[in-house]
Amino acid sequence: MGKGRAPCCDKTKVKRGPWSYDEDLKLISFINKYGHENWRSLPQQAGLMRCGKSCRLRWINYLRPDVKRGNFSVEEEETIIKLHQSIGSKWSKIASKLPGRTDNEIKNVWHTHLKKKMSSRTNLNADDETGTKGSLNREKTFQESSPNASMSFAGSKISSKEDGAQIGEMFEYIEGHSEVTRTSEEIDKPELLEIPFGVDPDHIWSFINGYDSFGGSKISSKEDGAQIGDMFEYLEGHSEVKRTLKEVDKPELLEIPFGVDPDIWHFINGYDSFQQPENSLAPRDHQDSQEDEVDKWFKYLETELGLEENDSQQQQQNDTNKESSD
DNA sequence: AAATTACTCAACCGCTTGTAT
DNA sequence: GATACAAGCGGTTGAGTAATT
Repeated sequence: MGKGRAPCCDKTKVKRGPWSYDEDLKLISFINKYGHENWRSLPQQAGLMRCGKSCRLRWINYLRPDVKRGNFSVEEEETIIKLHQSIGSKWSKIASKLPGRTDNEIKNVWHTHLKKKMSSRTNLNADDETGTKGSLNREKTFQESSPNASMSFAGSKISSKEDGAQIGEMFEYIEGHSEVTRTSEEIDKPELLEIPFGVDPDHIWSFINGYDSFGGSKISSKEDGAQIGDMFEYLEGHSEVKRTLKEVDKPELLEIPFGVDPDIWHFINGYDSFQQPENSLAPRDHQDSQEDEVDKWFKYLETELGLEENDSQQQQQNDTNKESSD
């Protein structure tokens, strides 16, 4: 045998690049029937012109039934950050602590969001220490420290100015009737009003007008969100808002754009509803039979891969052909 | 509307590790 | 213990897309 490592496959004879629906289906149905005891021989047995490594990667990172898709929750992100701090870039180890997440996905999230988030946190702390309080990077800090909220916000297609107008007007009203000063003027996003993220509702209240009687626990649930909703409704109905903004220079700030959807409370609460897309492979009811699970999974895959539509199109085509031949 | 820039993420590459012989 | 092979792992790339100019 020659020097060096033998290549895993003949690269001139294997297909590379993105996987087609057909290839995905072949791989899925093969593994579903026979499993994946030997990745090297699998492509040939499954009728795929792919390298075994490529098949393994495709299965593990994308086609596996227990792969969790969709945005990472704040909890998941925090877990990644903590684990990365303690064990470094051991992505598979980190992935083992996050059920349904792949090392590849975690690695991507780290490089695209969390790394920046960490550096901005560091910058923020450094700024705080020097007394500048990081005001220049507020908008950036929010986007990076709450990518989930940010993504969900974008994903929810908040575009209706009519919907947001009420809240926008409310904020304008608050500003016009109180001593609230927009620190966002410090940055180049004057349309943003800053609200501390994760503070007590009464702190938020203080933030806006110092209203004292709005007590309560930490914002951690939709109920809390609703409570805050009531608070804003109250605000709209009152004409004497004369309190001072106190909490502006808190380290964690959530910036709420004007024109935001009234569903702002989900925004504040981390958008639970968006973390688990309707068609995602959410943790399943243990009472479901395995067979049902497989069926569901295939249905899901068909939908995801657009095969359902293709099937119906094909059926339609068949019907048309049948009609014309008749 | 077009061009440019930034971002995301699936996929690839090559090295390391584990296991069978 | 040495060797060969398969799987696992982490770094990197590049195509596609979104955002910005």
